[in-house]
Amino acid sequence: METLISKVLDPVDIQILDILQKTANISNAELGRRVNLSPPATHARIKRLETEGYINRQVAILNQEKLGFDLLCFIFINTDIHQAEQLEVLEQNLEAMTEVLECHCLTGEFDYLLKVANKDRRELEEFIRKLNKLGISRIQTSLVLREIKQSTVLPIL
Amino acid sequence: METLISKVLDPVDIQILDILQKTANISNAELGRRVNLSPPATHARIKRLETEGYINRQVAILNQEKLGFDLLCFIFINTDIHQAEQLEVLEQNLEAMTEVLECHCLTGEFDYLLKVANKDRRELEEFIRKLNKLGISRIQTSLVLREIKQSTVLPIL
DNA sequence: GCTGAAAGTATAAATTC
DNA sequence: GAATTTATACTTTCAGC
Repeated sequence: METLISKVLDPVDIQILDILQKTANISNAELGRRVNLSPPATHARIKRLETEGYINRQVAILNQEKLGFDLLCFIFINTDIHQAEQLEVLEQNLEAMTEVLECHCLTGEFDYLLKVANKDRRELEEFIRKLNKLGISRIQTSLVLREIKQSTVLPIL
Repeated sequence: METLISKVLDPVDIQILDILQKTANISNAELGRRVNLSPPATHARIKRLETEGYINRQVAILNQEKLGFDLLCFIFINTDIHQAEQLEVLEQNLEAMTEVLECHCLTGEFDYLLKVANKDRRELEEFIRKLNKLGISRIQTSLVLREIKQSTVLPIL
């Protein structure tokens, strides 16, 4: 069974996407060499992949530890809000909090899962206090003891 | 109270890191303009930030949806392994699985939290079957219904 | 850290396959 | 229709200051 991808992306596109999602700071010439294409052809493909929305953005991944974010945690929350508009507000508030790296709406016991970065216990406490003002009925916090894997690489190959 | 960061990174460094963690595909010249520095000075700072390990890497963030990864989920697992060496093997296996985007060792009810990307129900089932062969005593899966926020930006400002 | 020049890249246009 | 080569503008990067 073939997926939708193959209808619009050929193997070279996939190769380019895979190289870029692992290291984006690579020259066109080098990328072209790896996929056996001239620099202009490579460049045109990247542009196409960008405009067609396959590449969202390019970012630098910073070193959490060196920047003092010792307290990564996952926070599971339930809300007692049921009105759609108020839920919208809650979600906008969660999104706007810079400590919140990720927020997912989940199936299962909890409504939302947050991934939160804080520098120390004091900051985390302050963050949870802010959370409690947003209409949260239940919070459960799990600290990250150790990172085993942290990646943004999708298995497209 | 001041953190350790300010002893080695000045405000311009922080500014550069913050711009790059939001958009890495920006020219030196443009970056220099934004932080009021000449291109060579900007470049030298980036190189320093890289060699000193503040910048881990630069990556392209791909569009999960467009690439067919409809089934993002969080999987909570417990293991019945207690020997250090065998745990090491388990962790190496988890890390090696390309569907596993993240793996964290956690406090609380579960030992590990996995963030997993799959294309469909069939792939997910296969993944869970693979997991079960690694010495897992308990698995709980939560599907992501909706992404409210997905970011790699640390609140360094 | 700045300025200015040399080397290296990205990108557009013209050409070929 | 897509890739290559050629040509140009732009950026990075190395001196000297």
